[in-house]
Amino acid sequence: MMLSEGMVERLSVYRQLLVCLEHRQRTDVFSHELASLAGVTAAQVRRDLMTIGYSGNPRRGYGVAGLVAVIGGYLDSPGGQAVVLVGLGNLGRAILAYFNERRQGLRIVAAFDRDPAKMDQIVQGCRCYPMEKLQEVVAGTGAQVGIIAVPRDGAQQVALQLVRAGIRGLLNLSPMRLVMPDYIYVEDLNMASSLEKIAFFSRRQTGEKKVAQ
Amino acid sequence: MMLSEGMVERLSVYRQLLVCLEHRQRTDVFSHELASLAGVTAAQVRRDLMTIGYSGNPRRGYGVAGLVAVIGGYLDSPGGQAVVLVGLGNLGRAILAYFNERRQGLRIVAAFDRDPAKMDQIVQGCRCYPMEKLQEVVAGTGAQVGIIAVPRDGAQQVALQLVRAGIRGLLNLSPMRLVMPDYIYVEDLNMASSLEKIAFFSRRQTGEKKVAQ
DNA sequence: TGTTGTGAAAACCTTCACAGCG
DNA sequence: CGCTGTGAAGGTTTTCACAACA
Repeated sequence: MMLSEGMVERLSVYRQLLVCLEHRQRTDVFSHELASLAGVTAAQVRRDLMTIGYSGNPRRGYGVAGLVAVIGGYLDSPGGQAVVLVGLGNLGRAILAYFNERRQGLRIVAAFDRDPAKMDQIVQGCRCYPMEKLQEVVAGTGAQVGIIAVPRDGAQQVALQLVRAGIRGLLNLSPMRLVMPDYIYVEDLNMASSLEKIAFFSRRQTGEKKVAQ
Repeated sequence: MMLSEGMVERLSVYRQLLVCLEHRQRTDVFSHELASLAGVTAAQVRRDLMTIGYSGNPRRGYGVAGLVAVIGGYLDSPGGQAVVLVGLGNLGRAILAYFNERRQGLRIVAAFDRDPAKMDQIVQGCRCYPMEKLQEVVAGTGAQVGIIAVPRDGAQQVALQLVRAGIRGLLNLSPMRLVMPDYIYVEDLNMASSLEKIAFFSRRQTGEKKVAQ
């Protein structure tokens, strides 16, 4: 089955929330609870769970553990997925810290930077390689996903190197839009756009509900 | 007129691209050029520009400078908008650097951190205040937008303080979903969700076109 | 009673396709 | 001729509303 972008995003958010609930010993949850935590409507939650074929029970709601497992079945790659990071400035280090002890499914297995002073350092448990080793290391790890955390002028160049090394998906944190062949899946996190959007909608006094991400 | 979220995002991207073109002395641009730079279809660009009432000319396309101005008329607040940042770790510093010399419209006018060692430092041209001064400084600057760059456990707490100080829109960079009254516009940049999305769609060999942000 | 599951409707967004123009 | 501007069509996503059920 093919899930839409929006659905994948919501499933990911549901799972984060469910894991939280699990830690608090919750075993079941109602659609309206999950909905208000996730910032969507209860009907949306029910529809999403219906789409992935997870059933609840009118008395107790949905089973938390089972739902986490079913979402995992959709989102996670069976053997886990390796991710590489390019750029170890403030942003790159922030991302490493973020994913430091994250879910086993996605692991940042290598970082690259052109600053020779950083070579072979271990930052947040992750080894830093020079750009020249990119091809070789990416191939060795079998990573399919890359994170671009370099300044605007290097971004396009770095993206091309990653694609040549076999990467299929990119998280682009630079303010530059990448021009890529269309078999590459690119997600831009453009902070300038995000802030402009917030500025715009917070000016209008909209009673606005917001979805994750 | 009310613009949709998607449109605001695209307008913001168009503007970034147009400013780039302006620097390269381009005076006019065709819908299909802007489209391929922005990663959308030409029809979409024409529809968007129609919506904001900007007309082109079948011979030369759309005037770059005029379009930048019209988009600005929609996106920018007349007097500019002040933004405050909470959290001066790696992520916070990366954001400051990012917006260091950004467009005059959005300015980060103050940063807050609970680490006493950072008090009164000037980071990237921006003064750092203690959390206790938040209320007072936000009121003084009239900021309406806040950026949350603190670790997960502090996020909800910080968001509430910002709301109490009068903030109306939030950029949440923590992995925590915020529970907010619904007159507050929240945008979550959840890296975990983004990465999971990329991992998912890059696995399926979709010939996928991607829109900004 | 309060919840799930779900057809059907509504809302929204994107693309098509072509007339009209420079 | 190749582009813009746009009504109409098409597609997708969200919400409604209610039967079925524990």
